[in-house]
This record gives sequence, C-alpha cells and structure tokens, in this order.
Amino acid sequence: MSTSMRDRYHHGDLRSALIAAARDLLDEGGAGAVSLREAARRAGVSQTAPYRHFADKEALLAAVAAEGFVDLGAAMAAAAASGGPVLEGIGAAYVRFAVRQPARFRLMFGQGAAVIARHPDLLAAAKAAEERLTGAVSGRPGVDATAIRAWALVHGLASLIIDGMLPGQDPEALIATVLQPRPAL
Amino acid sequence: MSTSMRDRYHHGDLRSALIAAARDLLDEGGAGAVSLREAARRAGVSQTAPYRHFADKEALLAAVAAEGFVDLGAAMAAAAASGGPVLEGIGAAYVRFAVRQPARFRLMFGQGAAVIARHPDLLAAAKAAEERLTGAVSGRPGVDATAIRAWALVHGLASLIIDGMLPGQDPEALIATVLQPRPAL
DNA sequence: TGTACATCAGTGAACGCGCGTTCACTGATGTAC
DNA sequence: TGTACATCAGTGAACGCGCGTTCACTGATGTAC
Repeated sequence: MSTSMRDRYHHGDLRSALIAAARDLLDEGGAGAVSLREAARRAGVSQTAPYRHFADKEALLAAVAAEGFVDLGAAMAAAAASGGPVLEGIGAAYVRFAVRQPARFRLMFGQGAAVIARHPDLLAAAKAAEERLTGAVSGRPGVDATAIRAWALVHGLASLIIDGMLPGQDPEALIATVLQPRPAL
Repeated sequence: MSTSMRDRYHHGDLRSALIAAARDLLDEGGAGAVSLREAARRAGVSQTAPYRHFADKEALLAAVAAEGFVDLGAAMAAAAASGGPVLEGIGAAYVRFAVRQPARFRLMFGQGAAVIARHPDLLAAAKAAEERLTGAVSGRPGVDATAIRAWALVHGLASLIIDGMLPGQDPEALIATVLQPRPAL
C-alpha cells in the first residue's frame, strides 16, 4: 500500500485520504485550519484534484462531519452493549467522544442545520446518532422530554469541557459527578 | 448626535461604534462575516482607524464577547430579581439569551479559554456571568456538582436549539419542558 | 491475445478575492503659559 | 484672551497572504470487439 501507492498517477483512494487529511487539520488547528488546498497537499496531490471527489469545500467538511457522527454512534453503541445505566454509559461515551475530538465535535454540531440538510449522507448519520442516544434514554423512538433533557445535559457538559469553561477539572471526574444517577435535579 | 457626528474628523466614540458594528456583523452572518475592515466601513471610518482602539482583530472580538457576558449577566440578574425557581428563571434567561443572539453566544463560548485568558476584561465578565448562574443554583460561591449539572443542562439546551438540532420545536416550549422541576432525571 | 477508444482521475497555470496589518502622514483637540 | 505645542484620532496607499475555484489539458485504466 505504501510504496506502491506513492508516485502513482492515480491515487487509489483519494476521497478517503482527503477526509483523513481534513480531519487531521481540524484536530490540529480547528475549523479555521482546514482548507482544500492543504488537504490536497497532505494527500500528495495537486490542489485541484479534490474537485474530482467533492463539489466544493463544504462537501468535504460534510463528509468529515458525517464520519464523526458514525464514530459517535459507534462509541455509544459500544457503551450500550456493555450495559449499565444509560447516562453513565451512553451519555459518558458521548462526552468522551467530544473530549477526544473537540474540533470534530464542534464541526458536527456547529455547521448549522442548513448545511446538514444539504448533504443527505450527513443528515442520515446525524439522525442515526441522535436516535441512538435519545432512543436509549426514553426507551422508545422519537424524542420525548426525558430524551431531550438527557441530550442537553451531556451535550452541555461536553461543550463546557471542550470550550475550557471548567478549567482544572478532570473530564472523567466531571462525567462521574454530572452523570451519576440522582434523586433530583 | 447624528448629523453633528457625521463628517467629523474625530468620530467621538469609535470604540463603541466598532463593537456595535462587529456585533451586528456577527448576528447577521456569523463569526466568518466579521472583519476589521467591514466594521470600520460600517462605522464610517477608514480601514486603519480601528487600530487606534484595538490592538488587533482578536481584541475587537474579545470586546464583543465581553459585552455579551455582561448582557447575559444582566439578563440573569433580572430573572433572579423576579423570584421563582432558579432553573425556570435564571436558567431560562440563559437559554433565551442564546436564542436571541446565537452568533454572539457561540463567540462567547467558542473562542477558547486561551483567548479569554488573554483579555482581562473578557475574563472578568465571563467569570461574573458564570458565578451569577452557579451561585444562584448552589446557593453558595464556587462551582459544585449541582451548579455544574444545572449549567450543563441550560448550556446544552441552548446549544442544541441554536444549532438546529431540535427543529420544529418552539424554544419556549423546550425551555418549559426541560427546565421544569422534576422528581428525577 | 491485441487493439481502439471512452472514461475519468489527475495536472498546473491562472483568476480574483478580501483580509490583517504596517507605514508615514495629517487634521483636530486641549492644555500650559 | 491668545498663542505654541504636545497629543492623539484619524487617513490612504501599500504589502503579502492563502484561499476557493475555473480552465484546458494529459495520463492511466479498463472494456468492447
């Protein structure tokens, strides 16, 4: 894969390589650090090659976000499979995902609904991840009050942590404190 | 103020005018739409005039964010003054602020702790607003588990609403549903 | 098995863009005497 | 009350930048015969 791939006119899997490069740029320098040109550079390809695979920059970002929702869904599914209380399991997985990949998490939720709606793959991935969380909380499909409350709680905790609003506090300790079962709010 | 201000070499209150212009740009087109040059244009001043009042672009954004935290604090103070349960009052004011000024809310929390720490006024304003919420929830200074849980809940709800993750649902209805007192989470 | 050709993933030069920022400057203001 | 001068808020030209995107193109691939 390595040497045989290099120096070839056809890349082989440029689409995946571009998504990976964009994801790395995002993790390294935030949303502002992502550009089509730099992603192309990292994939070892000319700056116009990306246009064979993505209509424009937004389409590449949408692909990265969609991949993120798939990963998030997988992380929650793994947590669900090991049983235990929903919030401490699936909810904690949600927060941990954000802590691990803060820039990606921000991209996924911060692009705006308009962008998501414009990319069917992204929309589907987002909906699937959302339903994995809310379905597990409320016990049935659809998003009821309990599900929204749980979602808001884990989403808020994740956001506050990655935006540095809870400095000096260990994420795992925060997860344990905030998500443990409680008598009342 | 209006005509007499126009056509004068000295603007009179350019600093405030630039902050207002940047705030408007933010509300109109999001973070990407804010530029020093456009803010200067809107204030009716040459593109280099802002440098008499702000060291660089980040300083202007920091001023906008600081103003936002002051406004948020004021909104929560007003809610606290009218009594009632903490979450339904102060918490709801927090969410309403975000819904009213989504781009500003994102700027305030999304710039990163490093930027906040770099600007003393902003840091102070953020801390004051934070303590108004957490202090009211926990009943004492400092940020305990109850305060963080409440903060996460309102911050998460605000974020999900403004990012379009709860489409077709009235913000006020969501506030009522999520923040009403409950027996258990 | 060999060849013609359609397809499509790549190239590289070029465009126009608005931006942040620096520079040497000039006009207005207010204060010391 | 009048004048000299320091201060500082403005100006406008210019810089270099990386970016997204378009264009006409070329090289590699694989399929039909």
